[in-house]
Amino acid sequence: MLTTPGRLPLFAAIPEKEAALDGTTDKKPSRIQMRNRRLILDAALEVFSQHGYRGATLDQIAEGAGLSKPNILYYFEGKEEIHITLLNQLMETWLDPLVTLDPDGDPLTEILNYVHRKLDMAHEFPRESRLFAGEILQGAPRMAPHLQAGLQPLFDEKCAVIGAWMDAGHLTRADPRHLIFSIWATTQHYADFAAQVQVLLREDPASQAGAREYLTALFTRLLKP
Amino acid sequence: MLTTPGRLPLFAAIPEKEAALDGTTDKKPSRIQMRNRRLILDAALEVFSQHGYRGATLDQIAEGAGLSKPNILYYFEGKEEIHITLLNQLMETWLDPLVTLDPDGDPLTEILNYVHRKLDMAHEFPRESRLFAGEILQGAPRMAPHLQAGLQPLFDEKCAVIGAWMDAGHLTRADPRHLIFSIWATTQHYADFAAQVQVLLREDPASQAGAREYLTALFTRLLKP
DNA sequence: TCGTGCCTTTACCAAATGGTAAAATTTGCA
DNA sequence: TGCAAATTTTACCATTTGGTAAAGGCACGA
Repeated sequence: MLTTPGRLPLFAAIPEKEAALDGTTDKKPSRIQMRNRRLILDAALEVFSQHGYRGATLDQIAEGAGLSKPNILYYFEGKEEIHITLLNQLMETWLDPLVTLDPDGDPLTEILNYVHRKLDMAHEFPRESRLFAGEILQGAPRMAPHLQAGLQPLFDEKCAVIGAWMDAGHLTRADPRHLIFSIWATTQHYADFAAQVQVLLREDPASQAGAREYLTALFTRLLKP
Repeated sequence: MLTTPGRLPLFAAIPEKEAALDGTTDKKPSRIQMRNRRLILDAALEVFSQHGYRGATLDQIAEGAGLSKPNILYYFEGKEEIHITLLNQLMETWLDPLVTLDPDGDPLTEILNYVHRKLDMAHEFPRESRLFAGEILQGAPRMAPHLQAGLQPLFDEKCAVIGAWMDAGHLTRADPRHLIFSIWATTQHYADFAAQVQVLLREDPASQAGAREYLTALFTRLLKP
């Protein structure tokens, strides 16, 4: 049981409606704005994660949010802005476990903690995982800059950390880049391919425990010197 | 270098235009039918794998195939039939490596061979991998029966084989179901998340070799007694 | 109480989309 | 070669989709 937030922080920098000429920032959003933007983004997450960008419709989002379509467009400039907003918010949450990986901690513990946090996130936020997966699957048309600017430096940094651990003999040598890929792949698999996993794994409740145990063993045996 | 076919068998049971009243089967398809159906399915694979079912359009498929839209509909009853045909064909190819897993072979060799074949397929048929991934991601609306009828028995059977190997002490004990999941996840990751992998892994050509080496080590250390 | 600014609805629209009808063309073969 | 069957094109259509205009409702401070 890790300290995962009860809910994703489903709103970030609010809007950017057009900064006033003199640079005055927008007024703080009203309570109603907060509520409706959140309703919209939550409905949009559901729809986008299930149908992909092009397959999602504003009508579906509107219905899911319990608002009219023009009302949706009162809060967002268009379909694309909603999608991008979701992706921006997601990025932060998604990267957090990797950010947390501590160079001064015990190497194996740190890695296993990372695995566990990713697995917990897959179980807690499957829609977010699928939204991300769908975007990458389609070639990351709206996220390439984020990957380049946000993910890549972090990825390189943490690869260096892991590499240093291996150099110091604290972990068995293995390519840190592929190690991270395999952690992402195995943990997110339970969210992204849930439809398949559910068919093949009849037991529902204990499945999380089984996955956790298995992945712990997998990465422990790989890395323990 | 495994024996992967140079191309997917991109056509299966041809059509089922409506069996004649007396049960006579349809005549064998003309050369032109073969060519055009293949053109259409190939274009459709590209479009569906990139945009998902709802995001794909017949116009895109038609353009990709170099045919007019009504001409497409001369060969297929509609968008859905094209999609289903692709999925049907894919299933066979996709399951093949698992079918091949030999209960009488050397356990570790068999598993590693399976890993390598799956990895090769991810590199050779990334579009097929993404088509499959997209379908599952969206909840397998058009493939649930296939999963249930085709995949599940095979999955259970091979889990039993692997379990028996472990019982006999030929492999370290681990949950065979999660083992298979992790093989699928790690290998398909290179196709499904190629957009991300490419950004993070600057070296293109040798990446396949790196993945292969890493995954070999990962599963060897997990399973070698 | 009134009005002002925020919010919501009604009524649209142009483009895109899956699909059809039927005429025109090409193909294969007797 | 001639002609029936197979194939392709042209011209449509109804629905859906993202988006807009503008009128109405609502809340709340003066």
